[in-house]
Amino acid sequence: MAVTIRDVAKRANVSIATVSRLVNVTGRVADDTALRVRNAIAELGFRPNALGRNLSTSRTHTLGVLIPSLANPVFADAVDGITEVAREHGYTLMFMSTNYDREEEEISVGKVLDYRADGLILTVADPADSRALDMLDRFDVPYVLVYNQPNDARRPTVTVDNVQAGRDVASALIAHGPRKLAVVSGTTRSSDRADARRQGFEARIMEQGLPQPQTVEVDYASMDVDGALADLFQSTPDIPTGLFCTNDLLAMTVIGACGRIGIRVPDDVSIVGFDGIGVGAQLHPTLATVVQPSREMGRVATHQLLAQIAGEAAPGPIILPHHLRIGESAGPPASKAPPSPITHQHRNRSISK
Amino acid sequence: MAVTIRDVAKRANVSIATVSRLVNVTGRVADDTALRVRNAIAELGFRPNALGRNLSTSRTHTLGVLIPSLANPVFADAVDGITEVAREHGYTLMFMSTNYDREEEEISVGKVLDYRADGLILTVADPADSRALDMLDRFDVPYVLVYNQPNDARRPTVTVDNVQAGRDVASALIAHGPRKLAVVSGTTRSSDRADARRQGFEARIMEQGLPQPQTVEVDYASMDVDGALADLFQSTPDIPTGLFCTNDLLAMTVIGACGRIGIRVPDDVSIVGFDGIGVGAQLHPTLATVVQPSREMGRVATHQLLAQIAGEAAPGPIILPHHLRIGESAGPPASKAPPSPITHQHRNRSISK
DNA sequence: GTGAAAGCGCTAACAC
DNA sequence: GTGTTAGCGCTTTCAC
Repeated sequence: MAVTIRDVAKRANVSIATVSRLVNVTGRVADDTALRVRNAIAELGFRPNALGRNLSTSRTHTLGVLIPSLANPVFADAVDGITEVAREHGYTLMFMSTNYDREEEEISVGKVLDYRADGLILTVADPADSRALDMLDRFDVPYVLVYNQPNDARRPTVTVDNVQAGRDVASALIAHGPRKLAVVSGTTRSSDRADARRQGFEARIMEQGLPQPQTVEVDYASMDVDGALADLFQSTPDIPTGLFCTNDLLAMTVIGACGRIGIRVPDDVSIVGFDGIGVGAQLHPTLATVVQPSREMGRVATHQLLAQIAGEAAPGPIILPHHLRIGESAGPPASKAPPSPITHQHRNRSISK
Repeated sequence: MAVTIRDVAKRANVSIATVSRLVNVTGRVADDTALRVRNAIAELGFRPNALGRNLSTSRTHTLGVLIPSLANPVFADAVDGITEVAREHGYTLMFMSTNYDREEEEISVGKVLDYRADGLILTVADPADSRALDMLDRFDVPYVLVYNQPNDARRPTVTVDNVQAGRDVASALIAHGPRKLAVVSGTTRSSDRADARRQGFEARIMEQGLPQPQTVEVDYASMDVDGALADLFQSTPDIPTGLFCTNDLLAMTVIGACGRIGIRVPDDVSIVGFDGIGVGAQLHPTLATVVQPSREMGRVATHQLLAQIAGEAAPGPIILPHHLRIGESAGPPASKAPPSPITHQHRNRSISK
């Protein structure tokens, strides 16, 4: 057995209460006593058992983190931000990923409940219809959503304005020339934000009097885009000249697939992604995209979660600014495009209930 | 307060022992009793408190994961593999990253000890001199190293043959023409494997009677390569024509920096990286690299750790096969290069003590 | 089959 | 300042 507080107490000739007080700085201890206890701790190599403490205090100083997949750097970046803030505050992370599987969401949230994490930062497939979120509400566990599209003003959600960002993409694509647009989206079922982006994109296009863009869905988990591209470039009478892919990973895969079937980017088709993952800027052609402040989203979400744990009321959605990063995949700007609205930054607009 | 086993017992008119037996299938319970208990559980929404159970059994079904950074996809991929296997076996993950800081290694291992994780999968700066590893040994916590260079045959380590891989890179570079070679390495202090790769690389070069390559070190955490490149391309009389970067992220950064200072890749200099991160193949020029089976390494490490936890003896190093992936950044093959030793695969060679 | 009771390692009143 | 003691929620003998 490992060394316990009892062993330390015995060795220092004090009660376990005194040891506890010293370790947790939760009461005064005479200097000479403190010295004896410290020595005992050092000699025995005592490390307080967090299980005992957690059980006793019903606080674990553990935050759950539940994301779809680490394979997408956008989530890895957010987790990096979460890790940073959690560490600063002495919190530990319980990490889980769903691989875009809704059942896994429930299972993982179950674990968060069982292990009594103090709170959870998560991205779900669809917050409007999520048993995982229902569980959290029912068991009254604090949580903060990240990336998800806010559907309920009372739900703490750190994200960007996906609808507006979708509009921005449409504007940019149109400014670059293409008029026949299409969307390659993640399955609506597994990504509410993909859907919001698409909606904004479509709305802007309709406003411009252009025909409604065709949409094809791709499963994020498998990233099987070949069928989707076939639909777009073969069976359609109007072959699209501009493509909005609802995330960068998808855009990269699409660009690769286009290359294989002889469609040139951006000569034959302009492509814009979403997320702003770091490597996008190093691709060829460089990837045009909407940059989300992922690391910062992770940080803000963590701060917000800690505030809730500390007793503050849950805020509504917190919308962080996004911006367009125009890369070569969007093609050259059309001649009569306006001078330079190419980089477009939104103000930090925080919507509270 | 949450629902406890006591509440369930009361409601079902049984003792808490019976509830425990039913929940854990650890003893027989009469059918009708079982029914009553099950109903009580459902009605109350009871979820067994893992803290209580863990304290009582001194098993947490939690594995620690400690890596340098999630910003490098090579680690994210490994974590994905770990997550997969951990989930299959009902284990939970405690995630930590060090950002290449050795002090963080100790702090994180301390947390692993405090929380009584059943074991730990980790990558350290240098296993030959690691207080983090010492702590694990002293407290007798099972662990498996990943990516690290085995320095002690008794240490469970899942990795590739970094030295041989370094040799392979040298051979490939030479076959592609360059004769003036150099290494851009992570700081030896923060990456033992970078050092092993460099050693293999140098050894091969010396064998060929070529001059010893110059080596410049770059801090992985900051990735500040500009100074390193200046050293290489300005102050040297012999400007290198072939560069081995000890990881892909570094190689990508170097390629970017080369572009900015007017050095063309691969026309002026051939570049080979290490890791085989997925995006490498989509860069321009595509990145030549040594592919490590990261996901699989994560999986194997987890299986190995679980075996240790189950009581099996710790194995020695487990070496997984790597292979070269020649990309455009290595330049066109020299005319008199041998026909096709371009892809080079090693057999799975497991070294046991 | 089932229950009573003794822990697991710790914290937090409460007394002195 | 320090010690005693009653839990925190669970598992696990040991009787019956």
